[in-house]
This record gives sequence, structure tokens and C-alpha cells, in this order.
Amino acid sequence: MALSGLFLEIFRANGRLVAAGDKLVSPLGLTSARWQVLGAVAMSSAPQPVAHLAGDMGLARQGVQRIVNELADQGLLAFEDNPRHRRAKLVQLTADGKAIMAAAAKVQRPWVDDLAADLDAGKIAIAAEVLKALWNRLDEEPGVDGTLEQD
Amino acid sequence: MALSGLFLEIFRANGRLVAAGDKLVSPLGLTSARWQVLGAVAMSSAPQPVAHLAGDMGLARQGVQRIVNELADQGLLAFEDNPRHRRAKLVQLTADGKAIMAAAAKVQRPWVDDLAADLDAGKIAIAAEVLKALWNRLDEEPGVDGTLEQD
DNA sequence: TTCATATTGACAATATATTACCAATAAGAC
DNA sequence: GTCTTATTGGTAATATATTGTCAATATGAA
Repeated sequence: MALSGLFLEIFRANGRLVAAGDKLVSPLGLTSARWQVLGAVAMSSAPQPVAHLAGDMGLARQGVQRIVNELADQGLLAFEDNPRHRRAKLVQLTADGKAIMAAAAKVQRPWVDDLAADLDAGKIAIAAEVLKALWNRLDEEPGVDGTLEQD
Repeated sequence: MALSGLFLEIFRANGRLVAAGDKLVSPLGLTSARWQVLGAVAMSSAPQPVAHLAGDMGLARQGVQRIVNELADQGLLAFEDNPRHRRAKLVQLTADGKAIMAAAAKVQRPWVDDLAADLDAGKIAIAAEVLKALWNRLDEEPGVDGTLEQD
């Protein structure tokens, strides 16, 4: 089954990407996970509560919460009052957070460009399309009772 | 940059696959990680020491060691003396281990077939090819000093 | 309003992974 | 033979992520 083979490649690629990301941004005092959280905040058009960020990333709410709290302690993220929900504060990049993301982008760009040079752009697009279709199907996957579970 | 987008899809797909695998084999008392270790043992043509299995999986030796030890305590794996190395025992599936892998395959097959039905087989192959090329490049990636690090 | 439901954050327990370091073993250079 | 190096397993500390549970808050139905 070709699809099972793809699964193994996804596991392997994921591990290497996390390791490579850790190495890339460790001089900035970041890790892959923290960088990804900062990226999710940066990419969102408007400030989001933690639960929404976790949903975007496809991760459990609680894990993202832990990292967001630590990044806030570190001064890279800040909580803003949410007029629509008293508890669900909106997460924003601070000036320091924006600066560190700019620094990360600066080391990331040549690294990604170098990687991309060896790969076929059309095939990259197809791979991204397949993976997105795959995880979208997995998100819809019903439980044994036919319901979709949350949290 | 299209490649950066692919990275995000890999992270998302990885998380969903682990979650789906956990759900699939939890009735058997397995997790995704243990299932993958058992799979690595099953797929190897000859019994391997733990360090080789970890290399095949692209994971740190120590993490695989922990799971192998637990699976051995559970009676699913067994260590066999290695004539070429006194410490590096060879890991093998026990009868129980083979039975549980057969049971896992039985629930996995229809699940994978169902997923594959919605995806283009040719594109799956391309995606696997791209991911393999990607992590191969990441494995070669030199450190800042130009050397390849191990362990 | 009142009630049920969903969302959100907080906290704890656990599984999964990493890195770092050490000891035992093996292989090869000399 | 000796010495150096690489491989391998063991152990510990830590980061990452999951699930489970609870309380606070918001939403919508009755």
C-alpha cells in the first residue's frame, strides 16, 4: 500500500524538520515548537485566543497554552483583553516578539531556498496538496460511534 | 515560499496520523509509537540491535530503547544474543508480538484503503518521493562547522 | 429569565521525544 | 600486543504533546 509508505515518510520528515528548526533558531533562544507558535500568531490576520491558535496548528489546546504562557513570561507575546470573552485573552506579538521573528526569518530564508533548489517546485505543490487532503480527511474521521470528538 | 507551506502540512499531517494511529490500535493496548517500533522490527529482514532500529526510524536511539525495553517487559519483543556484539542484543518479535501485529494489520488495512480511495495514487507516490528527498537532504545537512554530527 | 451546551483556560498525569553524559564493547591503526 | 575511535546500551534531565478533569465564561434554546 503506497499510502502506508507515505505515512512513514511523513514521520521521518517531521522529525528531521523539527530537528533542523531547533538548530536554525537555537542561537535566538528559540525552539521549533516556540517558533511555530510565534508563527501562528504572526500569520493570523487578527489577534486570536489560544484555543483558536491551537485549532489552526492542529495541536491540543493545552500544549499551545503552555508555550504561549512561557513566551508571554519571556516578553515575546502579550495578552490583550477580548471584548467578546473575559477569560479568552487575545494573543499578540510584542515588539520583541516581532524582532525575534524577523531574525528567524533572516536565517530561515537562505536555508529554505537552498533546500528548495534541489526539489521540483511542481512536485512540492502536489505533495502539499496531498498532505492537506490527507489531514483534512483525518480531521473528519468519525469515532467508532460515528461522532466527531472535540478537545 | 511553497516549501515552507509544505513544512506546515507535514507538521499537521504528522500530528493527525499519530492521533489516528493511537485510536486505531488502542483497543489492542498499543500506541502509535509502540506500533511503529514493532513495525520497524517486523520490517527488518534480520534481527537488529536497538541502535539500528532507531537509525531506520530516524529517531534518537534512547527513545526507541525505552519503548523496546517496555515492549520486551510486555512480552511482545525479545532480545537474542548477538554473536558480533555482547551488549547489542538483537531485537525480535515474540509469538505474542507477531499476533498483535497481525491484529493491528487487520484494523489498519480497511482504514488505509478507505483513506486511499479519496486520494490520487500517482500524487501519493510523488508526495512520498518529495518527502524522502527532503529528509535525505536534511540528514546530509552539515552543522555550522561543516561536519555531520552523529548520535 | 433559566437551563443546557459549547468554548476557554488552568492544572495534573502521562507518553513521546530530545540532548547530554557515562560505561561497555568492538574494530581498526600502530 | 596497545591505543584510539566508533558503536551501543543505560541513565538522567528536559521539551513537547497528549488525555482527563474542573471551573469560568459565552451562546442559544426554552
